Amino acid sequence: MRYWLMKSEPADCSIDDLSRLPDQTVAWYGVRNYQARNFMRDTMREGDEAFFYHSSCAIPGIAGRVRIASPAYPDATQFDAASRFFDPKSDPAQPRWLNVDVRFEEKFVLIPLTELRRHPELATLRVLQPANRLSITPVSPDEWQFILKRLAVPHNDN
DNA sequence: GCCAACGTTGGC
DNA sequence: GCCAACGTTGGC
Repeated sequence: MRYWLMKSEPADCSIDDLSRLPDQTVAWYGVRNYQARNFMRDTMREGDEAFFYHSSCAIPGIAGRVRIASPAYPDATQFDAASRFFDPKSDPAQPRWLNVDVRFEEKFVLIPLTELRRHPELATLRVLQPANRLSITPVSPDEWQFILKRLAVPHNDN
């Protein structure tokens, strides 16, 4: 069992958007970075857990918890000419880009990036390192437990 | 909107 | 295979 942090722009898909979807599950499409793709392909497993991180927004931070709900499979948007994620160089016989499905587990009271930075226990958290742009990063078991037990507060609205 | 960091592309 | 140019990310 591994732990991850996955970034999403809430304008595209927020934790609330995810929780309102049928089956509360979404394909994590649009990853166009080889390192992030390789994490999905090689290291992620169905059943792994991930923090759902809101990026490029007014208050970036961890907004909830999700579970990996499928193995990696070809990202359909790479073959969709109408999609902003269309990749004309990807060969359908050998798809370049993959995605996993992600299922909603829990919404938190937002844990802002500035709050995460305050804790020495999280000094090595990947998303806090300077200029980290990877949309999928591993979280160590210690970091996971610290965030979940010390910082996360369930946010129960409808 | 700025800008630093960094990944990707493509000419050579 | 080098490396400059360019595009993207994402916090501020």
